Amino acid sequence: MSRDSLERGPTIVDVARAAGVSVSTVSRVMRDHADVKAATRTRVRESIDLLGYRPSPIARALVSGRSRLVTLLVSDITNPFYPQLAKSVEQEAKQKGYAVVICNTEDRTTETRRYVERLLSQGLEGVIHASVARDEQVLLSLMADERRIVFTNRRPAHSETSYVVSDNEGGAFELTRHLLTLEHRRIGFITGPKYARNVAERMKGIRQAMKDVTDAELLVSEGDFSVDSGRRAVLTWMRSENAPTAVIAVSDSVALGALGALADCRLRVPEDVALAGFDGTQLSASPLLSLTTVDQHIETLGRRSAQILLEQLATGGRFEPVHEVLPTQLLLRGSTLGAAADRRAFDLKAVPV
Amino acid sequence: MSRDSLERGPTIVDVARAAGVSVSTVSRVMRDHADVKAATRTRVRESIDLLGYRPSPIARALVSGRSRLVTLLVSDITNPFYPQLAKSVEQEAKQKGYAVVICNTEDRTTETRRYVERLLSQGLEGVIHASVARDEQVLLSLMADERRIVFTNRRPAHSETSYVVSDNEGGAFELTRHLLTLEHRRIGFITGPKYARNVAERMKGIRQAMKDVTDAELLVSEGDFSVDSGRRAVLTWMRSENAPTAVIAVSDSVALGALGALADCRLRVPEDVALAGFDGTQLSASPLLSLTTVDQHIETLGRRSAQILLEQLATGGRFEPVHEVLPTQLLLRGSTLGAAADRRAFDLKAVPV
DNA sequence: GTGAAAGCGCTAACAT
DNA sequence: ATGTTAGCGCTTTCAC
Repeated sequence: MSRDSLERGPTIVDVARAAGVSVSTVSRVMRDHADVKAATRTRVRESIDLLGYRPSPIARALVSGRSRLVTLLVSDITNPFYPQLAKSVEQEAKQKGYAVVICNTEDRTTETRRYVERLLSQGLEGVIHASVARDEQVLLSLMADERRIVFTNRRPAHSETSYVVSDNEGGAFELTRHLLTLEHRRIGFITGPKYARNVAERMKGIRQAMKDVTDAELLVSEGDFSVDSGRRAVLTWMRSENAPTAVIAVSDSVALGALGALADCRLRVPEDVALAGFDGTQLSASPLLSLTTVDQHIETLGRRSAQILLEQLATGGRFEPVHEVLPTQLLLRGSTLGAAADRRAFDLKAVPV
Repeated sequence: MSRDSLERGPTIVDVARAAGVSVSTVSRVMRDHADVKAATRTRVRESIDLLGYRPSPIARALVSGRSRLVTLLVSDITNPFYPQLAKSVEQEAKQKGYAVVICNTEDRTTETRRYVERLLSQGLEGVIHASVARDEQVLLSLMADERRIVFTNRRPAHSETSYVVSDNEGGAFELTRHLLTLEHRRIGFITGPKYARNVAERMKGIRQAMKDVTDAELLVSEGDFSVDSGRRAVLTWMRSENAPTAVIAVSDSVALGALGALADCRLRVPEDVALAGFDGTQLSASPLLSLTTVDQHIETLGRRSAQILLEQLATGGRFEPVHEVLPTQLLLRGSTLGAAADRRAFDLKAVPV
């Protein structure tokens, strides 16, 4: 290694010498700690500025066990939902002096274990898990302390750990009501795998809405959150005898696959089949999709989970897990309302030339 | 902080004691260093396994200046190109024991500076910059050593630093030839900002292809890589007198915006206007877009840049920057070829039910 | 071939 | 209010 090129700047000792005080005094000033005479403080501050001293987080980490490193666990960063989430998590963390390492778990417990173990030995302080699956226990035991974990997007199944999630059930309920209002009676739901609790919650909301309508029928196709699972579900349904007239995809990303398949089948949306997604990603807003969806306020989800984690990390004393369920918002667009809605959206967003 | 819960495992001292040797010997064994008698080595190894000893990267970092941390700088993680890139970078790095911190620069030099400074004080070893803009010099001087940097996607303008990029010019040339072959004579190009060198290269390829065709005309609309810039460009053109019959977007993401605007204008693609993107993202493959594009082999770009950086980090001695220009591949799809191509794509990908 | 000892840059008792 | 000192867990001369 080019050791030489690693710019080792001035150390705390240099500052102490320059200010004519001891290192502990400098250390105290650095952390706004205890009582330091105003005059001394000023003198130290001057030396710090003069030398351009910046404390070494590595040395700090060694002695304090703190690294200012947190990780964001997601099942698949190429699903548009996660980059949006990651961006807001990162913004919040950056502001508080933390760096965020993003990891793809692919919903595999071994990946979670491997990654967290490695980062832990690098001094990882906390984790935001946006895709908890069967790795919940592993993560809990690796991190040892509940306050070092926040779940988001998917609610944990077995612990009282903090979480910030959307009101999946309410959002799905509202969406389904919307479809029922439009006279749809055979509704298809393309789910994700069962270990994702948000899927179950959305399913519950859908059933809840449908149970009031006696002649309503629910078709379920189990997918895996992939774009292609949306595609496959639609193709299978459309070949069958009683295809649904409306389809709810478990995510916007899955809806994209479904929409593609409908296009391939030469079916018009929403005239032949209505379609709705879930998430409220930027993608769903494209006039090309004009996708009715349930907005999760992804940025809020990300920001809040980062805030909560960093607070928990900073706070000693009794620990009370935070459980937040944020309201969703139904976004009505052309994929269920048709051209009228499309036009409206277009007119409103009159283009600034 | 809950100091107690930080599982401080066995240290090198424990291992030394258990094996009845000194810490230096254990250290040597850990790094397969120098000469250690086979018997001793075995004994030490046994103690290591027995105690489940794992060296502390933090302590290592303190003494050696190494952190096993690299960063990937991107302009905007919500542009689908970057998550795909990030994923492959991360996979490669993970395998080699490195963690990747992803940062959004938003093409702002101040962001690059702030982030890299912070990470540097955390022991950052290297950076892959996928969106170099006006921050090239800043980055170079911050990192101090060229071997700690690899550029990808956009080629650096002022330095001999290593890079892995696509043959932007060749890809754009080939794409434009394709459009010319289809008898398009008025072609619009939605660019990105001028500081991105890949934009200039693509422009060059386009001009190169058009200069052989006397009656061909190029319209340029300067965008900013945002989806909305694609939208705005199309709307402006379509209101004008001589709208292009074919549009090339600087990225798939921009093409998405353009496609949306075309839909809003009730223009059929490709019958009224042909459209092509650049990147070869997963998005472009959706039957909904069926977007003709130039495949950059994003995964290769990511993997190679990680490989090169980690090699450079590991190698001492003379340093020879690596410059790789990877070939692109023209992906012909419905957005330029029409329904025929659509159908074909569909038939080929017969769905496994 | 192996060990002793001196740090890396900082924090946190414990003194004064 | 400030200084002294002992480490944090490891690497790395320099002896033996």
